[in-house]
Amino acid sequence: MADLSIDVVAKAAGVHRSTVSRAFSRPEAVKSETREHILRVAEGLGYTMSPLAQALRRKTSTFVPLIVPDITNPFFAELAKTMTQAADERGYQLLLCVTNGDPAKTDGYFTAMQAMYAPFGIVAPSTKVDTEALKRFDFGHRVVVIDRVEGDTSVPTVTVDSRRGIILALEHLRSLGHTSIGYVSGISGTHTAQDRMDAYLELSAEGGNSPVVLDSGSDPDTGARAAQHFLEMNNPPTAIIAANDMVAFAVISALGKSGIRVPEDVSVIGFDGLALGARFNPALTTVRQPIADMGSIAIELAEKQNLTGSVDHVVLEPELLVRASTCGPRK
Amino acid sequence: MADLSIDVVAKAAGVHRSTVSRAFSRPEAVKSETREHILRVAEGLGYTMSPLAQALRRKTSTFVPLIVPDITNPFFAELAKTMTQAADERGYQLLLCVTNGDPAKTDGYFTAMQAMYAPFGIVAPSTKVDTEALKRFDFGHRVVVIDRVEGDTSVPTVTVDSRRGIILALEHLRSLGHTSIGYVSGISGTHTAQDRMDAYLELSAEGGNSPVVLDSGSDPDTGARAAQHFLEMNNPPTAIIAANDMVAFAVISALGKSGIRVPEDVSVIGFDGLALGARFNPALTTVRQPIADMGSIAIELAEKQNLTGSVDHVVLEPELLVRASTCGPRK
DNA sequence: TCGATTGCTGAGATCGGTTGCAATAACAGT
DNA sequence: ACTGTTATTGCAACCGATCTCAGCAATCGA
Repeated sequence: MADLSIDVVAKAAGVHRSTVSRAFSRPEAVKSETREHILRVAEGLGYTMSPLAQALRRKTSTFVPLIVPDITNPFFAELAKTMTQAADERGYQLLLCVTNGDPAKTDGYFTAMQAMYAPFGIVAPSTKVDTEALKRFDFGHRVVVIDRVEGDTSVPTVTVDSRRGIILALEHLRSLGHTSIGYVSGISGTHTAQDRMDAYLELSAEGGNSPVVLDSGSDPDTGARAAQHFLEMNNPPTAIIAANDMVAFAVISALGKSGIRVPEDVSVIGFDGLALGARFNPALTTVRQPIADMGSIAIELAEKQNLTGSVDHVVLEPELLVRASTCGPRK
Repeated sequence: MADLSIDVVAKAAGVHRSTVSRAFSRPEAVKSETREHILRVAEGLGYTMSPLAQALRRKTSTFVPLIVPDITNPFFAELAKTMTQAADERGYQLLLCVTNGDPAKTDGYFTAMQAMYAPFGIVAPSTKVDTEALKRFDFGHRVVVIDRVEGDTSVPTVTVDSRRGIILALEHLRSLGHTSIGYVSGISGTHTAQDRMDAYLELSAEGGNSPVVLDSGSDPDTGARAAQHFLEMNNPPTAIIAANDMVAFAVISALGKSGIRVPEDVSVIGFDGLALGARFNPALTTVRQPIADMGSIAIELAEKQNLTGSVDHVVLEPELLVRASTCGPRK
């Protein structure tokens, strides 16, 4: 089991190491008998190539970093899960990098990944992406962002149509009979959050009911504050749209603490479509983002940019996922 | 910004590359003026050493794999989060490896990590650890397991005292006045799950009330089945202990679907202490595992084993976290 | 039959560092 | 001033692959 290098295999197979190398990485360049013999010998020895040495020499590796702010957030966790899959289907190995929102860490990961000869990376930010900062790094030119990027179309992105999602939520709620629909914002600073909020503001007004933003904070207490606000209103809305599932959870939890029941007393709809939502109490009605698709498309875009230099922007369609947290307003 | 190798820095500083190397990795071996000069030059150029090249030559790296079955499970996510932190405080870089419960993938990660010259690794399994399989790999000898390992004390472990946790839960519930306390198992096959269940069975009987295992499945539907079972009983328990928080969520959700309210109709207590529990509806009372401690201790044990060969087994104490999902039984 | 292709394989430099060993400089002690 | 240490630095081999360039044999056309 000890130190298996390419030379060992070469000796065992009676060929030169360059032939072994070719047998693995450029099979058509080796006579098939030779190749098969080498592969057999290698197999027998339990030999695998050193990704380190390969990366060093080739100046390119198969490590693909996925940079997320917080793996504890189920959205990013699901993204990570589906992307790992998508990545190794394409022969890459996903490296999960967690920044905790610290830009310094992000920079650190960038240089590290550069040093690891990662061919490209995926960034799923919690705040607006500073594309200028991105481009200070060579590596920043080989990145795709999961979210929109302000005023700069030179970096590939994949996003979900936020406006469409809000439309789905509003339509659902209205079809249930709601006319007074409140909103709780998610982490501000993100484009998606901003888009959702803007869409709500605009579409809500269009629909004839005046927008009620219960809270627009970005911290973990948003849900609690929104609930507080709700309780203090004379005429609280009969339904609430939460900018994302986690906020929806928090709102429902805080509301429940004060005896307000969902959906009996107020309907709540989330945005994300987390698997976790199915186990919530009540199971959360939500606008589902196609997280798996986002992941695989992000990788495709990255690959494509890397090969052809093309910079694409893909916008995906969300869909309504009706579970148990919404119903008609009480009379 | 282009190709910065050690030779570039050496030339710029007017020294040999070995001196530059030493200036970074063995500072005391270089005259301090020289070293400072080199460091200054390197800094100016924006140079960092290639971890790849270092690992290749040294035959040891700072990559530490954390192998988990499912990052979507908040327990593992929290573990990953705290461990990333703990790891880079000690100069390691945590590499998250997700197996989705596939043993083949686990094997794959092992050989990959071996090839990356990882000094050691951490395994947080969902099922029993096959130590024999572990030891087929060189790398398997440099691993610490977060969970107990059956009959084999040759691999370091860090665990939480399951029995103690169950005691805390039972005590809490009993002090609230409950005498009929049911149980819902988590993923079977894990030691922790088995331990918790055994502890429940034994201690429940000791306490005078007969054990009621609502479900002992291992799939995502455990919660629903448990709820079903609960509903069909003539004399359902007034409180339920769930083997872990996720199951508790599912049980409460399923119960809620049938109009059973927590804690008014039945108290539920979880096991894990996930941050997410605070946002559940109702906020989940639970037995908290010191996840952060588990993570940093795991790394310490790994380091220690690596240095001294010592194989330690650390057992941590859980603590009760009272939130809103438990109260006295209704009269 | 002979030079020109074509197909395979071997040599050896190289990727970016590390490290044992040799060489030189600096410093003590007498 | 001279020798014995000790502190620094340079040299060059090496880690495990890749890849360009040559060499050699087999094949092909005339």
